[in-house]
Amino acid sequence: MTVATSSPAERRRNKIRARILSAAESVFAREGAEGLSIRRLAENIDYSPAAIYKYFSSKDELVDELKESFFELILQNVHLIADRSTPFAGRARECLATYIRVATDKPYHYAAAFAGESTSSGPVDTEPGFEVTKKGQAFNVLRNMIAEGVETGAFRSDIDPSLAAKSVWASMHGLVMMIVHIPTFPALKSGQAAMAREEFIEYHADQVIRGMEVNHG
Amino acid sequence: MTVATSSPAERRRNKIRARILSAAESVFAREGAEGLSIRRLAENIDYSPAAIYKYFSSKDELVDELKESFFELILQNVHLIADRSTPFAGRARECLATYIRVATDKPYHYAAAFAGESTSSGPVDTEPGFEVTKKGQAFNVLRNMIAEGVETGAFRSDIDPSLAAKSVWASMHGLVMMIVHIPTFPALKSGQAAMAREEFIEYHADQVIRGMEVNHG
DNA sequence: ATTATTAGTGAACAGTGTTTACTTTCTGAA
DNA sequence: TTCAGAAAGTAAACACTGTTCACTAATAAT
Repeated sequence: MTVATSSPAERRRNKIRARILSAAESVFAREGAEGLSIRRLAENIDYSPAAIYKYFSSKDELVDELKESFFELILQNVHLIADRSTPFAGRARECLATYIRVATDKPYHYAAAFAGESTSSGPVDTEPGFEVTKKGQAFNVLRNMIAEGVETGAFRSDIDPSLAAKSVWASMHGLVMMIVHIPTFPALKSGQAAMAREEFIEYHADQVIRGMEVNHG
Repeated sequence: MTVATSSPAERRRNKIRARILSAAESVFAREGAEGLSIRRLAENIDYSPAAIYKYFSSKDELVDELKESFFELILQNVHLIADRSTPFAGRARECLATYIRVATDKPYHYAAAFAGESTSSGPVDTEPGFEVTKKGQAFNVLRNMIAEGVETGAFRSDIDPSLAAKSVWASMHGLVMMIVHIPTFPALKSGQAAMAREEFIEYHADQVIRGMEVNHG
């Protein structure tokens, strides 16, 4: 095969495709999937609505690309923390907190990345595609980190990393969704405690990790 | 004021209103908010689409009622467990597990109950409406239970119930959303462990509670 | 019995994603 | 360079959506 298949036509095509995605990205970040209409998008890039269908077979497919590249952003950020050779305690917590921070930074992206799962192609369970998914990779980072914690004796020895990773992931996912859906979340009325978001993210990550730590009372 | 204001006309009106809600409920439970169209609904109950607007000012308002009465169902079930005078350990876990079980029983309801929050009336933060909300009441049950745990010495004494309740709620919310969005959730490919949903719910609730327990090593 | 209120409707408005038939533009080979 | 064929781009329509408006029919109140 040829080294780099890129005819001038093909490059121009990719450029326009990228321009569509870029325009879609900025609208989607601000207003989500419902605010992003094909007609509005077409107007933004000075094309007819039908033209977009020469580059994307459906709106869903277009949005899917936005979601995937967003989860790559999460993955990159988490990787940055996970790979750093710093003390395990603290690193683990920062890893979880980073996931939440980056995720809540683009609420619509994160919510959409999970919302369209059940109907569209499900990258879960035994389907072989999962580990290739950015989401799947992020999960693996988490599982490996927990495994490290068990091996080094920071976490209880009876913990199954694959199982615990799912539980921890769910807990992280929960806080993200709370913040996404209820923008003022950490500050519920409930009595005295109204904590800043940043602080609360750390608090939550801490509590989740404590659930795995060995009892050193 | 009169004791019970119910003219025959008014009763007939409420009956039709209930019939609309009932028809909406069954469609919504199966297909969610997007599957529930005013036209379809109108056809189901043999009215014109416009007629529905004599009973509900918008589709959102109609769906809001479905969501609220659903969260009342959750609240009732959780109350049933929380009030029972059984040993605290176990009761706390069952309380969390029940929330997840009932919530995942009607995935569309639960997801919608949180999805529409940011734009519509926000029952959060210092807004005084929150504690009247079913959601707010459910939160209070959780907070009180944690407070009980701290008082009885089951949980660490440095735990602020209001704060911890938010963290725990987020963790519960997370697993529900995971199951809702990824129907096969607990069983990801990831190595050996593929646990049944029921088992995993208990496992998760357990891990979350462990994060609050006092170290008795 | 007459008036006023409410229940109910058909048709339209302004949107949406998508498809189809059509024209224009560009590319690759004779 | 010419010419067939593919690709890019479009206007118009289809089948939906939630919602509103002017209107009629039925009911309740005076």
